[in-house]
Amino acid sequence: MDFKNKVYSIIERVPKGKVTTYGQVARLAGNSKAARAVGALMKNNPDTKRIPCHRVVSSKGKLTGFSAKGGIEKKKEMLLDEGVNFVGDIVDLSRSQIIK
DNA sequence: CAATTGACGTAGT
DNA sequence: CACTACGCCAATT
Repeated sequence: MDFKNKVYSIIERVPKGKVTTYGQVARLAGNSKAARAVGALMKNNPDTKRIPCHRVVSSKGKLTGFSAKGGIEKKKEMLLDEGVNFVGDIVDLSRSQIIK
């Protein structure tokens, strides 16, 4: 299984109302230092319908990237709509992150 | 094929 | 808390 496929598989499993971090995904995929690559993979996102890339945030809970229309703003809206707990523009990881 | 770029993370100042 | 410096990986040029 390629690294990228692992990453996609992991993100597919992220439940609604919960989020994960690039670093966490990288770690689960096998490379704890590939957080940056995870972001690159999101940009390549082969299937936005299947892969909820908006549920992936930085280790601090900060929303970064998101090339789709609306950018960060839109991403935040979507997460709020799913029930993710926010603190300003930052996600409250202690409550919404899958792996605590 | 080498160099650049960037949706990252950690540690130090 | 902000800013910098370094390391890492994959995609793009």
